[in-house]
Amino acid sequence: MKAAFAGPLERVDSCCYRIPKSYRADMRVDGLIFANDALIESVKKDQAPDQVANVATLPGIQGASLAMPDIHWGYGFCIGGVCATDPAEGGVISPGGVGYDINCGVRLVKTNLFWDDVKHHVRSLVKGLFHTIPAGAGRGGRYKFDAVETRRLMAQGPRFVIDRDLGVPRDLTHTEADGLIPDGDPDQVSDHAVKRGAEQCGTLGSGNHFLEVQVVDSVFDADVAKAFGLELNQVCVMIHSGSRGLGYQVCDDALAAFRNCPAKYGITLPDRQLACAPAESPEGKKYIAAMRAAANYGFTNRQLLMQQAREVFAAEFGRKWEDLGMELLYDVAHNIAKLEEHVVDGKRKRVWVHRKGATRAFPAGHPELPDVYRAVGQPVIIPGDMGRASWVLVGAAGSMERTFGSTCHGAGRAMSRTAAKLQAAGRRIDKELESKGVIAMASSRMGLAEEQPAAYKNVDHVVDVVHEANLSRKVARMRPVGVIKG
DNA sequence: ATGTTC
Repeated sequence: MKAAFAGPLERVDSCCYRIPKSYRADMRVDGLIFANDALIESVKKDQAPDQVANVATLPGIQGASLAMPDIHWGYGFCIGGVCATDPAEGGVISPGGVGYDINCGVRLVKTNLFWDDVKHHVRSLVKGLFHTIPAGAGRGGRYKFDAVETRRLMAQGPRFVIDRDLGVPRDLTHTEADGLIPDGDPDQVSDHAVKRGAEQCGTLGSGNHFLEVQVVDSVFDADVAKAFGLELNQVCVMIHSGSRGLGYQVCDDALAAFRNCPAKYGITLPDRQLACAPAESPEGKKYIAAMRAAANYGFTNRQLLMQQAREVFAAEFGRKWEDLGMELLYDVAHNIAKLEEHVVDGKRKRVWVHRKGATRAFPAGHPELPDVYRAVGQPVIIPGDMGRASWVLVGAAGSMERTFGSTCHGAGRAMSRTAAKLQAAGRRIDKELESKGVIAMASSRMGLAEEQPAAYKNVDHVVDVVHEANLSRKVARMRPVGVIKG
């Protein structure tokens, strides 16, 4: 067990705590952790708050070093962290602030089916999904691309596969950034990374990645739910995956390339894992170009996962996926750094917003939102755990005022993987889930143990905080009925 | 998260 946080946590309001910059001489800004009085107790138990303070020392950081209520310890930066840096003030870019899984994210696919239509098909659907969609570490899939095609895929994003009839053009407008982060450069991605990615597009991966069949079990905002096309008892498919070995390798390559940057650019770091370079330095620019290309691979991976799920549903119900209403609600990235315009201390600035386990949550009216959602706000997709719930929220105005347009990304771990495995010894997690009405298939028993519901905080409590803080508002709660995992 | 310690 890691040591508990020993520094000050001042209560700002009912859903926010502050680590004042006076805590340490090297902090340039405050740390702010969004949590209520109950959640902050679990937050204090590990060193994630120390990581929030560490991030507050980075050159060019703006506003505050931020953390969402699903905060937990990660590589250098905590997971659930948000940090914005101004390149005009020597602001840095840091691979640890994005995460190893570049453009890990989640998409929600709607259907026109209801629970009564699906309840006798769940076991068959889960089997079909499990045998169609490759899952597990290192697994390749049915879509194989050579190096040239993989680089083209990174330059074009999901459009590359949609042009090959693996989806439809309207999938793009329902993906963050229209499924294409501009100015990605596949030539900045190493041959090694490309090779790892060439066979893995359209595969789920392992760890917390999943594909779930879910049912809308509560609607909290009827108007927004209607605008999103969601209603009570409707069946949806949620997909959580990232950029697989390709993104991992891009991160690893960048960490190696950044090793001497702190000395070269005169940056003092409290933790070597915060390796970073000025965003406008040659090293910074190279990572940004490669990270953007890897992000486009991540969107494409989820596009191919969705397409396979559409095929499985079509086969199960003997109807085309279009006739089953399998439309994409939205796809969001929760591990990424993006250049965005924000108002800081009354001044409009272009800043590098690092979201590591945090979701963009732009409110109604934001110019970057697609036409379909500009009047209502961005759909925010929040995966929970495989036994309890996941959520659809909508971006709210408070995010622009307090968190650089960001909200939480999930439930957040409450138990280490090791602790979860110990807890699961002698138990059958799949049987326990089945007794609660969830059919789960996983390629690894151990994986299922590490991901058991009790390993996570209750996502409802996390969502309560971001709702109350007005970072994003509750729209609908989904309960899982079928799960496939790596 | 990850060819889960190239």
